[in-house]
Amino acid sequence: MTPKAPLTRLAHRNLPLLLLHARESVIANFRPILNAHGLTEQQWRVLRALADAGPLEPRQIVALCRISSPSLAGVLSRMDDLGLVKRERMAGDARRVRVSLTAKSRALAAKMAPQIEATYADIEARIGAEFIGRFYQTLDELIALLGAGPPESD
Amino acid sequence: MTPKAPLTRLAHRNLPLLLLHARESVIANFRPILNAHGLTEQQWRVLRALADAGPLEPRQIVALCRISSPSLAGVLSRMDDLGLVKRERMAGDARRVRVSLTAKSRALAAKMAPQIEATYADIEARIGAEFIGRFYQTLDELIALLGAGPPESD
DNA sequence: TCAAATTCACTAAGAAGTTAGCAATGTAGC
DNA sequence: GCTACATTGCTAACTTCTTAGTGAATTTGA
Repeated sequence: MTPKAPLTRLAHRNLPLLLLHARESVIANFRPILNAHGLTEQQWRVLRALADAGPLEPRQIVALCRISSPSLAGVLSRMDDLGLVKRERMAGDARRVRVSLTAKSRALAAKMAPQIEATYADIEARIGAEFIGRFYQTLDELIALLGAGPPESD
Repeated sequence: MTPKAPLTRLAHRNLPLLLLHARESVIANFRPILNAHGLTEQQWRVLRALADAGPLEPRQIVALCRISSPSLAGVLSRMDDLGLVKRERMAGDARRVRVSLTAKSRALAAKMAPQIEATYADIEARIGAEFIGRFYQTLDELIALLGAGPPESD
């Protein structure tokens, strides 16, 4: 048989892939709740950010929810159509926008919160509260250490 | 002023969001390399899986690369167009497909591998080899513990 | 004061993610 | 044989992500 070119094997495991896998393992626990309430993952992230922090501007949501600006435009537009958020131009600076929740979405958040919390409790029960505590800490540390991002070339 | 409905605050931090943030922090280091070679993140994941393991079937790639079956169909189709993979029906079972690398993609993998490894070395230098070792272990543990997924309701 | 630079949100186009569902093939049971 | 079931890969429709780039509003600097 024809000898194949040798396979290229990398020494390091694929870390982004491992993080993706971990994230999927976690989010799989929440997805049924989101689906049951007709929310996408991103819509919930925005909803929760606004519920936690009050009205925000798009660029603040971008930073808090790790959603790119172009994606957020669509997400907010659809949430607006669904009556989940209200958008208004700001008085002092016409470029800026103020995004806030509606009565409907506040009620939805209040209804979902206990279910989300119960799921966290369930996760803690399965993997250990101590483990999860250390994990939060490790992630924070990693983000802080890599926070500067790759050596920018400009 | 009108008293607003109280904000709904959750006790637990948003873990999927934290994992997303961590993943972004890591992948930001690799993205320039992928872009320089005209590969998307998913294409690289598939390319690396095939380089590591040899020819695979779509459902094996789905499992290894954490790409959903419908997404993979498109990814493989585009990679095929680019001459990065070869797809062929299997003899014994006409439902199954065998995906393998091409000379072109094998050469690409060989060329990218050192740059990817150098980036891992750089990350280790910044956050500590010991830290990253523990991190891999923690992620493996989390995935194993949550692996079964949420209590399936069927 | 007026032009240049910056900021902000957004659009455009293509790739990828999700859920739902389908056609073809293969297997098991009768 | 032949029908019921399972498996495999895929399409369809819609949402989101990425990169690139635009228009309007604001700030800076000469």
